[in-house]
Formats: sequence, structure tokens, C-alpha cells
Amino acid sequence: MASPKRENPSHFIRHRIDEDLKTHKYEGRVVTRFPPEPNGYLHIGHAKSICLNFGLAAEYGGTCHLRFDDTNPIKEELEYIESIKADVRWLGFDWGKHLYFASDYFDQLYAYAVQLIKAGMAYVDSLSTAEIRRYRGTLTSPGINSPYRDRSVEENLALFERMRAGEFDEGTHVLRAKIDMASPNLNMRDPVMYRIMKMPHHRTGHTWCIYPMYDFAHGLSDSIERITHSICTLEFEDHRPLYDWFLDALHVYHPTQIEFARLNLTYTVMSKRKLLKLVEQGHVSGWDDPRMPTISGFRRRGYTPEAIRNFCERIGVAKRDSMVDVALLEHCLREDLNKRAPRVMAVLKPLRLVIENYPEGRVEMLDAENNPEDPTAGTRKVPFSRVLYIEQDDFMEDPPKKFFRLAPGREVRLKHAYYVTCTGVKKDEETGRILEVRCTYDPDTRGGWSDDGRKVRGTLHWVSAAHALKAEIRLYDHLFIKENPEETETDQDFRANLNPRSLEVLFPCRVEPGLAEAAPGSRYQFLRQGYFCVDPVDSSKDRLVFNRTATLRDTWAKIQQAGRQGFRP
RNA sequence: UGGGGCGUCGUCAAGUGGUAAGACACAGGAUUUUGGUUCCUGCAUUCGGAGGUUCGAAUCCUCCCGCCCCAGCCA
Repeated sequence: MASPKRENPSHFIRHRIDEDLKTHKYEGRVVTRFPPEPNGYLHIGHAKSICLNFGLAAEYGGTCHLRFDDTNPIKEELEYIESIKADVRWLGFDWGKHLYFASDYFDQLYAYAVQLIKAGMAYVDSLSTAEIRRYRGTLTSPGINSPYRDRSVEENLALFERMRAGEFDEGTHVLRAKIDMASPNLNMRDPVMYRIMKMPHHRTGHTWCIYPMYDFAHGLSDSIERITHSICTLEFEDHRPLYDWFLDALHVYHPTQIEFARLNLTYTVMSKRKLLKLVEQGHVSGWDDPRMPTISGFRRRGYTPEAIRNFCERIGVAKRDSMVDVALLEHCLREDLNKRAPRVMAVLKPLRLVIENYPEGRVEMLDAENNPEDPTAGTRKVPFSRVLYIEQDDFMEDPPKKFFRLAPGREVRLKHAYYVTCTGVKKDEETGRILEVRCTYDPDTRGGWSDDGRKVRGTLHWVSAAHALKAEIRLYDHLFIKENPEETETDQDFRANLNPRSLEVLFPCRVEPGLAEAAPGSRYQFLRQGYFCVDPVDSSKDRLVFNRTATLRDTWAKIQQAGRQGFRP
């Protein structure tokens, strides 16, 4: 990789690690972890965390663990574990042998709990869920001690053992840390450490009927794995005192928890709950719908892991809540694909173009450059004949001044081919709809160039009607119509902002014959249109399906927009 | 009205007492066989506000304002 790398942006977590390295807090080690709960698909917010954790580890010569935080069997499924691993791998990261599960530590965690009971720092509470809530107090008033708070160590030990043995029903007992019911931090008001759940676990089976809570399990899992920097999102800031409390109480190895702001992106939602709702209610076709901000959605949409990684580096890491413009993500994608994607011609909304002076039955194979940004990409042959398809948008019968595409009497270049001059149009007598455009070509302009100094303003893409392949093309737009879908009128939710035009399916579009061989998932630039990929799920030899990953920047569209607004009274 | 955080350009974001980086977006212009790419140029006399300390403040102090998070036997 000789490409000139951007210098790594400065951010507070790098500063913290630098500082710890300087003071030898962790003997020069850097060990991070990405700790997903296997209860849903990963989204681009997770990608930020993955890039941060794996990226930092790589940068400092350390390691990053992939650890599944699987402490709640009712919400978690095997299926998610595989999708998460696939997504992390696809993003380009490798956990090597460091694949772990919090459930692997259940025995150790149980022993730690017993140790806390013996130290008088944990007790079995027999209050009901509702009572526990009531005893906890509120934001502004302190909680009160449970009547079971002062059970003897022996009694607690016996009760906890019986909880484990399955002697009690769910909800009848919990193990709580004995901290401070009057703490202004609600997390410190005797947090629950274990609850009874008579539910088999996807990895430990029927071994357990009590499961540890996040706050107890997470920090200790970090400790067991000798993590140095435990990076999580802002909402856990209030949990840090508790994270530290368990580690200190048990006198075990103590990682540092550091919190950063989660990613928000314009025109989309990011919470698992909301994404699940979109899937379940059929607003999208699934977790991997190309409009979803999931990793699998972006993958199917045609995004590259490089673009996503670059995006994650560019957005930075900080503690303030923010909403990143999705235009930056699109920019990263275009920047990557501009260099790599082969150019190809595809007509989305076909309009017949007949070249009156081109011999019937004649076919020429013209040379076309595969990528002007990459001289090594070579050329290909494209068939040219008397009847072509051009884009409907590339012809206007009565064009405005700034339109420099095809119109009666106007001359344009057909990319890689010839100059053509429009001689007229053929219309449906009744509807007035344009059926085809007629033109003549200049045989001296083969390849799309004339040495006589003649200037043509426009260059059009095209396909030969007799040779082109039919294809289905799916045009995607933002899933929501508002930058912040959360902004709604009272008594409606984010679904009210769903974009009814987020998907437009075009068929039959006409594409270059060479695309018959296009591999699923392969990416192209459709000249003058945008970046597209072969849909890895629905495309087949019989029915080619392309997804639009992103449009090209479109100055003409902007001019039109400005014009329309200008004419508004 | 308890506690924990956070406020620097439209959006991200550097900056850690020496006189406001960069990116995206936006607006002009040049080049162009993609109205793409590339290339120039412009875009915060000012850092939520008000005082104060200092030769000097986005950086230190005081007060105020605004936004986010926490009352799961979820993570």
C-alpha cells in the first residue's frame, strides 16, 4: 500500500491511550474489544465502533477481541452471531483467535458473585419487580433499603445457591450488589447482578437458570480478558462508577472504560428497535434491504468496506451528540468507486434513436475505455448499429438555453461512437407521445471525435437496440424524507417520515451486452448515471437486477432545480 | 427540581494560554469524449452568553443559558 495515507485525525481516545502508554499503566499493552449483543443485525453505528476498536488495536500493535455479550437468552439467537461475524469480516477486520462469549465466563462470574456475598457486598433480595422499582426512589428522591438487605452471609449464600439450583420461580429473587440506596446515581442503588430466567441459553443450554446482568458481566469479562481500554457509548457514562465498583470490590485487574458519542446519520434511524420495526412491518424487504443503514444493507446496496472504513475515520470520535450528513458517506463511496469501478453504458429509461443514414444490418464493434481514471483498466468492444436506445432525459423537443443534449437540429456526441444530428421525432398521432427520435450521423467522427475543431456540447450514453440486454434497475433514495426522522408532529412516530419514493423499480432498462457475465455483487459506474451493483440476491442470468448504490454528482439537476425555483412567483 | 455529560462555520471536527486546521456541503471559475473526475478560488475578526484573570483567552475562573443521558429482573 504505497498510497499516501491521510494522517490519523487527533481524538481524545488516542490521547488517552498515548497517556496510558507513557505512564505504563498497562505495561504498554493495548487490548480493545467489540462486544455486540447477538440480538440483531449490525448497523453503520456499530461500524464506527468496530473501526474504532479494531483500528486502534492495529494502530498501536495491540489486539481487539470479538466478544458476544450473550447474557440474556430470551433476546438472543444463533442466527445473529453468524451475521455479526460475517459483517465484521466483510468490513475487513480479523479477531484471529480472540473470539469470546460472555457465557464462557458464567462459572467464573458465579464465583465472583459468591465472593461478593461472602464479603457482605451482595445480597439476595426477595422483593417483587414492582417493589424493587418503588424502593429505588426517583431521580430527585433517594431510594430506601429493601427489608431483605441485611440477610446474613450464610442465608444469602444458601439462597443464591438455591436460585442457581432452580428452586425458585422467575421474579421471586434476585442477587443485588449492596451499595447505596441513596446514591444520586441510580445505577448505584443496589443494582441487580443476577436474575432468574428459566430459559435455555443458545450456548450453555440448560446449565443455568440464573443469568448475570450487563453491569456485572461486562466489566468482569473485560477484566478476565485483560482488556486495557473498554470503549463504549455515552449512555454508559453513568454506569462507569458501577463498572469500577465491581472491579475494585473484587480486587481484580481493572480496565478503563471510555465513552464516546454514537453515530447518527441524516435521513435514517439507527436504533435496533426501530430498524426491527421497519423489517417486521414490511416497510423494507429485510435487514439487508439496500435502504437499511445495516452493514448487510450497505453491502447489498453496493457500498465497499473501504468507503465505510474511510467514512468512520473521517467523522472523528468525540463526546458531543451529532448527526453526520449522509452526503459524507456518499462522498466516500464515490471517491472509492471513481477510481475502481469499470464504466459501462446502461439506459435506464430507453428512447429509440434511429440513425437514418446508417446502413441497415450493419454492426460495428467500437472501442470503449473501461475507466478513464485507471489506464490499466483497458478497453472493451461495444456494438453499434442503426437503431439505438438513448435516455429519455437526453432529448427535449423544445429545450431551454442551458440544455446541451439532443434536440431538433442539435448535434451531440454518442460516447465512444459518432456525432449525430437530430432530424426530427416520430410521435404517436393520438397521444402526442414521442415514439422515436430520428438523426443522421457523421461517418468522419468515428470514435466520437472530429479534428475540424467543431464543438459539441453534449455527450450521450447509448446502447444498440438489437444487442442490448434487458435489466431491472432499482433506484434507491433516502428511507426518510426528513434529515431527522425523529422530528414528528405530536401523536405520530418516525414512520410518518418514511419516504414513499425511496424505491423506484425500472424495467425494462437496456444495458451493454457485456454485462451478461457480470458477477453478483460486482460494481460498475453506469456512465453519466451513477454507481450500480449486481444485486447479490435477486439477480440471475435470466433476469439481471442492478441496485443503484449512489448517483453521480449532477450539476444539470442542480441547474434545473435552481431554474424551477427561480420561476416561482 | 438529583446525578452524569456536552456546547468551535449549514454538517462533522482539530485546537489543551501565543492570536481559529481539515473534511463534507455550498458558491464561483478552469480543464474535460461522463453536465462525472481533477484543479483553482471563496466560505467563523470569532469559539452558547455575560463578566473576570492575563501583555495575550476557544483554552483559566465565576455566573447564566441551551441540548443529551439515567428511575429494565435490557444491553
